[in-house]
Amino acid sequence: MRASRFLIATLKQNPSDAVAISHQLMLRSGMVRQLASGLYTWLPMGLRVFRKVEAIVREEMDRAGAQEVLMPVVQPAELWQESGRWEQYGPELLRIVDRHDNSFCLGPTHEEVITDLIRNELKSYKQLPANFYQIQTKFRDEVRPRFGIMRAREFTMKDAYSFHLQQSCLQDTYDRMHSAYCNIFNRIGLDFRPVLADTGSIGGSSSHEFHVLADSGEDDIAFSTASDYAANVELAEAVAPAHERPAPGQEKSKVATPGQHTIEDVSKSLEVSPKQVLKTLVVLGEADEDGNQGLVALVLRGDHELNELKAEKLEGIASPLTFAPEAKIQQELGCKPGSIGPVGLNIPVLVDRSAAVVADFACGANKDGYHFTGVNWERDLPVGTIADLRNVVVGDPSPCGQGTLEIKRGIEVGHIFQLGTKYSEAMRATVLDENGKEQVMTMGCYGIGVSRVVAAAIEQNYDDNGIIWPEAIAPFQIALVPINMNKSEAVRSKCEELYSQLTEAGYDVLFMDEEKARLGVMLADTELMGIPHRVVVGDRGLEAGTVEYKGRRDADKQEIALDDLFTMLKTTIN
RNA sequence: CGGAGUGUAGCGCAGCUUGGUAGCGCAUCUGGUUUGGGACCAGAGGGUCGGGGGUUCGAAUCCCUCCACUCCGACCA
Repeated sequence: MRASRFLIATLKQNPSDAVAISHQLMLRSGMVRQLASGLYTWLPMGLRVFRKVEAIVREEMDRAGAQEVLMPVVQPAELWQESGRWEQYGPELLRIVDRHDNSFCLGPTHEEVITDLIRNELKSYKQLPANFYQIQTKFRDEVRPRFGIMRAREFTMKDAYSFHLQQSCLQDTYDRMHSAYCNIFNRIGLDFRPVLADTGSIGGSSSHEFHVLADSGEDDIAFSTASDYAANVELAEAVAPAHERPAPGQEKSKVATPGQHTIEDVSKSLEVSPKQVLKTLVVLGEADEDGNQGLVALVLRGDHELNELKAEKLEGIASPLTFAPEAKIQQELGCKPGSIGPVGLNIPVLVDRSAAVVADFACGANKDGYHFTGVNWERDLPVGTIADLRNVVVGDPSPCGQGTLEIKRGIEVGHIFQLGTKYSEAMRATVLDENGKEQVMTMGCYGIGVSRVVAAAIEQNYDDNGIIWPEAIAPFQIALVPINMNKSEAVRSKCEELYSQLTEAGYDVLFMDEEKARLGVMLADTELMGIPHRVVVGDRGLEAGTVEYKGRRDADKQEIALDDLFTMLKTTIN
């Protein structure tokens, strides 16, 4: 492609609205433009990247045996009423009315449409399993669109839906999708992790999110240093400590700690590590028949954080997790929240696994202004119920048994899960089995945020000069930059020659052929746009029979003999 | 939806307190000089000052109102 015939819409200044790196760089490099909140136009440069991601996704889906379809963005309300989601979905679902006063919505996802299609088209178990996918624009009226393309309202998603009779069959397709996703993100060249995810309200037995690791990610991902294990921190199990609780070494005593309510205060004034201080959080219990809710105490090590998701799943604890109001604590326990401890508490006490193996600990004395020190489980109080209550921290042993945990931020770019029969049941999607009996199909569903992948790739690959595209999705592979082409016939003809040779050899080349472009501007632009390889041609080099090459990540440029250029590119690219 | 903020040329901003018919840098166009990392000189074009209403002889500026966008929070198959 010749730059003179291609929209290079780079910006010198950063648009003031953009906060996220990918948002800034996509605007500056001329990949996208904002039309309205959460709505973006893809410019030619950005679209090339988008299409490359799309192509990889399509190839791998096809290879994994899925069939492509294309379903409408606009969907009739009836289908959503049938599945029950017309009521459930809330304002994120953009509803519209046509001229005949019929209700529709803009599809945020396509379970209803595909289920409707399949119930009409598939009649026999012999047609199963089946897996259909589409790459389509979706619309979610996000409360707050942000980070540019990362969380836009209109976005492009690849979603696939599979249909089965047996769970084992669903599992099989699920596994196949899992490995297809790994292939996709590997091919794109991203540092990612498939992580165990919460199946949430959807239910089902298994769910994985695919996260691109990047500091700007919105989720915390815990993963093993020694195995493939990775899980959302929300879900990662904090395994029981391997060591036994040490024997008591101190006597229990009550000390005055006036005005000290936080772990930090207490550990400082008592001169003990926060690990030796136990904190006690009080939450509401499950309501009894009369709707009364008691209190439940949760005991954690001072340096640990409560995992609310884990806690609310435990028996006897209200879901959603609700912290007890201060007045209720005062009334029932006789002290403020900052002075509570497990000693002598007359409400159910749940103790975190790690907290249960601490000896000689400090804790609140259930009396304002006092703490106990030298407290020991069993000697001074019963251990109560032990449970996994906390978020894992860096260095925890991995639940898989190998290595320790590391935690990084992740951007969710894919999600696969087993839907079960939620939609097929509600919408009566059935086929006849071997015995001629009607059976509800069980479903799986598998999404990839195509547009988000583009943004995530930038969040993971950039420097001060701009984007550093992974080879496989770069808008162009090679930038061909002439120096003083309008003055030097030698440069011009060599560039033209190289341009056609490189193009012929199958490379995506951007020839910076603007007559009046200055070198500095061209170099800065090609770096901003993230083109992985750069070949600069000038008189000085040509006289010596060389051109200059620099990889986007390289610190220095190098002189390459013209004769060696193609062999060198061949070994460098791919 | 709660809190905060911003709307002035394509982009980044000043002007608003104290009303007097709009300015700077970049970009664009023309001519010239330059040219190995974001050139220089001279000239030119481009603005219903987010919309509506009000106060005033006069409003970018003061008042009312609506809208859009951004950030923080809540939310997020």
